[in-house]
Amino acid sequence: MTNPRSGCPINLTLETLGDRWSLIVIRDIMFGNRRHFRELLTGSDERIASNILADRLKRLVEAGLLTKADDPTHKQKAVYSLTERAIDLVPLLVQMGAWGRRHLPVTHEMSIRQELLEEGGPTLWDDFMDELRTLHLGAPPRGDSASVLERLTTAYRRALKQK
Amino acid sequence: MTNPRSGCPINLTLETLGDRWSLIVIRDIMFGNRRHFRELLTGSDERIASNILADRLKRLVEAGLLTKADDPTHKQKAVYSLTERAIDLVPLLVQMGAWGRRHLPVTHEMSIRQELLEEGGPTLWDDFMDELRTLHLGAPPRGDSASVLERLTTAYRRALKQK
DNA sequence: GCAACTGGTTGCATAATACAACCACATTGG
DNA sequence: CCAATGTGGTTGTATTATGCAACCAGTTGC
Repeated sequence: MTNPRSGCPINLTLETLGDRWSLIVIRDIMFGNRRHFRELLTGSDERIASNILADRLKRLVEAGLLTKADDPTHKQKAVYSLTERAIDLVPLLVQMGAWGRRHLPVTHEMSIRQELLEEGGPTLWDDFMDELRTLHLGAPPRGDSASVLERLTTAYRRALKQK
Repeated sequence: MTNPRSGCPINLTLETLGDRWSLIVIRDIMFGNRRHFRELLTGSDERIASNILADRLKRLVEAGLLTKADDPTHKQKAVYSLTERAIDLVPLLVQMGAWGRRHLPVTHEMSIRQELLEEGGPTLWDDFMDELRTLHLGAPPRGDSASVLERLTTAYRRALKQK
């Protein structure tokens, strides 16, 4: 953002993340733990195009929301990680999901994780954020009882099977 | 949204509001109490183009976020009002502003209202939402001590003068 | 009668997005 | 060694969205 339209917090957030794909990419890295290009390209229902994905990853790295690193297991593989700035989007993403669940035609299986996050409230969000810090920033694990991400993923997979 | 890309709550919210202008329009109606086309066109720093504004107003009405009504004082005037669905965006907008304030180069005078909303917490948001309901939906006033919108506006004007 | 105000529309240029095909290099299995 | 598959993308083209400036017809106040 070289020339922001204004210094309003809402506007600046919109200029950074206000498009149809950026938050989808972050959602998939955050909740799906997809760390590679191909996983992000083929993993989700929304079917992002490869050039758009490449562009968004580049922009998000430039905006300080992601970092890109080499994967030691494969010379061509790149690993994308969330930064603290992106982890700090958790409450915003939860609110987005909550509003969507209240007002838009969501499907059950895509809402189950959202439902759990809403029920858990800010305490659970904080646990989740801490977990993301160990997963993406290499922070020391806080030795929590059960992984939030695992709980979300298990519930999601169960809902998928029921379908 | 005739063909949603997926039934994910976050995605559906993004398909509804994920562009650079929709939430700016809602922000101005909500926090600036701008109810007419011209007020929305010329009132804010971001300088929206008239065709974009017209298009967004139309879409937001279609999406059930705004209603359009005739203004009795002027045959050509249209009054735009928030629906319950839009009022329900308050927590999301607060989170957006909070994130922007933490991570982006916001200006003081455009952050002051955001700051007050963050300090006030969910209790204040609820008061504000109730106030919006009386203002936009004609709900009976809840007889609150001081209008939240007034408090926000006063603080904003004071910050503007100091500049 | 006329200037200012009302909510827009129109035309054109540029930018973003979508879709499909393609690519060079790396790794794996036989 | 070789072929199949996996890797992160790029390229080309078509469509759609956005941005900008000019314009417009009806309404109101004086």
